[in-house]
Amino acid sequence: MKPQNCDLPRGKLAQRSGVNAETIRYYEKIDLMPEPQRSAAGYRIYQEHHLRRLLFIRRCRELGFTLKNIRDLLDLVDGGEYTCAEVRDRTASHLVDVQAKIRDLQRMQRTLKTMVSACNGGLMPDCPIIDTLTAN
Amino acid sequence: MKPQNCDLPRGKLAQRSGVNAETIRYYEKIDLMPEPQRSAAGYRIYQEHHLRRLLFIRRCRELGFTLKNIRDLLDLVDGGEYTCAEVRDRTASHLVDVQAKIRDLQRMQRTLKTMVSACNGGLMPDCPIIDTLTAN
DNA sequence: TCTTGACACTGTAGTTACTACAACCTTTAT
DNA sequence: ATAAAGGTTGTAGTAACTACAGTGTCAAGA
Repeated sequence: MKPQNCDLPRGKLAQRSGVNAETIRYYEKIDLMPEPQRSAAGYRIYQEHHLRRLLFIRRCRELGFTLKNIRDLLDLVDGGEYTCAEVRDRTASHLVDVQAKIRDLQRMQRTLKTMVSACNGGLMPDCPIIDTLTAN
Repeated sequence: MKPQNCDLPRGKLAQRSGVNAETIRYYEKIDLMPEPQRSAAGYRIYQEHHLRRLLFIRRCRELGFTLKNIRDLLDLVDGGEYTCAEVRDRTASHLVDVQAKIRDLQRMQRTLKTMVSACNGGLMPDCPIIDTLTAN
């Protein structure tokens, strides 16, 4: 089931991950992505694990996490010297964040669904989008 | 049930909305927030509806929407000249986005929960955070 | 084999979305 | 009355990209 041992150049990695090629270089510069191997001519050569890491970063960004948040999560993966209690605490706090985001999105989802179906009828109700996320 | 007809200065609005006071000014500059009334001395005076709009913007940002996305959604509220079909299409496309985000977050939630409980036992499993969001 | 077009390399400059600061003015609290 | 707190503006700095200029490499076709 392993998707081959790829050897991707930067452009291909960009394409497959949906992350801009320049952004990949930027992530490398700020140490969010590890330096890949280089070909004889100095070209970056990426592997499967780079792709997975990049996809993870992209999704996290799309979900509103900052690079700092992501670095924090990835540090757990990269296996620094963390005690179990530290890992549990960081993870638990991210979990609280994630659950709050899910609630907000579900609220928004309900509103948008209502709007779509109200609109099908040919008339818009007094547009309630804003109300969606303003409640605590 | 209406929370009084407030008259908030910028600092209070910042405090209640959780949006930085300078950011409020920035949103005004880029026409994401409407220009509020001014006091005789030139101080901005905000109303309840400004607070609601700002809360909406903040939440959307935290959920990974760009200002462009948000402007797009708010345009629906602000009632430009959109046909019903346009409104339905824009709304439906946002809905697809939102649902994808929810799925991603739920996947992440499951992983984080697993990690927290695995960690309770005193040993970390082979940290699977990245796998969470890398599947299509 | 030569060449041409696509892609890679680096450094640097520009964009988006804030965030902070300086210099000044107003309101509130003692 | 006056000091502290908070408002005003314009401008400059930061985070997270994104694009570009100038150069080098590689693969495919004439």
